[in-house]
Amino acid sequence: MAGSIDHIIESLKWLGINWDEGPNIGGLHAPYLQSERLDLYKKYAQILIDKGLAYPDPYTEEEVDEFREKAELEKKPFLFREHRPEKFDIWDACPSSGGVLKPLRFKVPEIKSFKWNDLVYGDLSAGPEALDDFILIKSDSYPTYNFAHIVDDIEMGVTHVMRGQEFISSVPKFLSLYEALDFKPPLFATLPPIMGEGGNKKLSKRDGAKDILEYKNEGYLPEAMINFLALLGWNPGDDREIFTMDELIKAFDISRVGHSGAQWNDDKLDWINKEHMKKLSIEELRKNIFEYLPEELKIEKIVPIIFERISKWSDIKGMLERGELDFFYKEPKYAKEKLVFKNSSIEKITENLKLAINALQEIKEKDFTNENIKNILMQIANKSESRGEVLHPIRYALSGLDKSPDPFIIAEILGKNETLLRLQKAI
RNA sequence: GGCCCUAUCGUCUAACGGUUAGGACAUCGGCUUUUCAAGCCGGUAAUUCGGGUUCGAUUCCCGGUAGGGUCACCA
Repeated sequence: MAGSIDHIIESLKWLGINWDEGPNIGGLHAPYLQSERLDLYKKYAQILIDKGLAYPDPYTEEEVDEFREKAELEKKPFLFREHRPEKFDIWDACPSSGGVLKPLRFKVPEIKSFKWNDLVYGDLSAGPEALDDFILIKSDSYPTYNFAHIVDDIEMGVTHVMRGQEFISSVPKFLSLYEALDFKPPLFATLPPIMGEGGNKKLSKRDGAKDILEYKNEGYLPEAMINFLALLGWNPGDDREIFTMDELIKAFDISRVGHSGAQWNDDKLDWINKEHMKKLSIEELRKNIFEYLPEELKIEKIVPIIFERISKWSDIKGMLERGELDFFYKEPKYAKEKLVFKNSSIEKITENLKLAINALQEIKEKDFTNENIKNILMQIANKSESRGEVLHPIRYALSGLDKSPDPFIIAEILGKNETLLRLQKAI
């Protein structure tokens, strides 16, 4: 489907995963879309027909459903081959008389057990129950995945097939088909599934899993996402956890891929994302953070304050919504008694605020920096019975919030005039 | 139900049969100039159960249990 292709391509590109050939860039084995390879699948279907290893399904869908239900009722696995007709009709690939195309089924040449090797799981095997006469070509003339990928493996010279664990049970079918076509199978590497957070079901949209591009929109870094994903079911064998793409490529070893499903974990993802954010330059930080800020908050000095408090860009939205940054450009409103520190008194607080105002007035406007403010205020604070008695009311008068950055940096950002104004009002 | 896969802290995981069972996230506590955040230090926390094999099993074998996958004209 056209939309799905774009979506897959966009997701891979965001993650920084590149490929050498494919539907959007062409290559040696083009075309890449099934719809453009139908003749090829038909050619291989004919080879199987000629060998007597493929036949048109004589039943209607309803009839097959009945077989299936019956098997289910008898608590037996449904095997189409138990209903395989004794004589095969001729398969009419393009019904001319307005008839409906019959699906073409593979006739499994030999019902047997299969053993094979998997690069991750090692030796695997399955009983004959895993083999069945599956559909090669559907009634819409398209091949099924089971058939298409095998033709493609042969035609495109595929050497390694890496895919999810859900395919293990179909491998005997594939092996049987490779055999029927006299093709040496590629190497298989089976990867464990990713399970949903909290639950123990395979991660899926139905159970609330998010589209990968939603993480992009939420402001996760692609390298962090790749890093997180890589660690789900694989480890480097040492204690390293933070990797760039290049480091990941160097460190990766398929023998260290795990065999069991790993749960998605947003907490860990956030931590990894933050670790990758720490590697960004101040310019990159500013650029990304400013994108989320309104004009009046695009202040250079606010960047580290925000950076400390977020683990992904979209966290800034939450800070904005909760009004945690309002005081930088709006006079705060608060109840007077909030200025009081623990069991101090309003008189004491007022006294301390006056001391602070006097001291701050001594600083020249151009020297009104975090460091100078801190020096002066800490002198007062250290003389007091408790530092909080001095610092808390200042911080509260400036921010109007229970939780905020420290008063020194707020004062610097507000500037001398606004700082003194707010402190005066608190008296 | 058949076939198949898997099993170490809550989560992701490490440990050529011999370790005080290690790390990370989360959590809890402390420190760091008032709160928050960040940072630093520390704590709690695991080998699913039962049998073997072995001088010795997290590790090898068998069985139970639990979880997962699959049994489509989807991939």
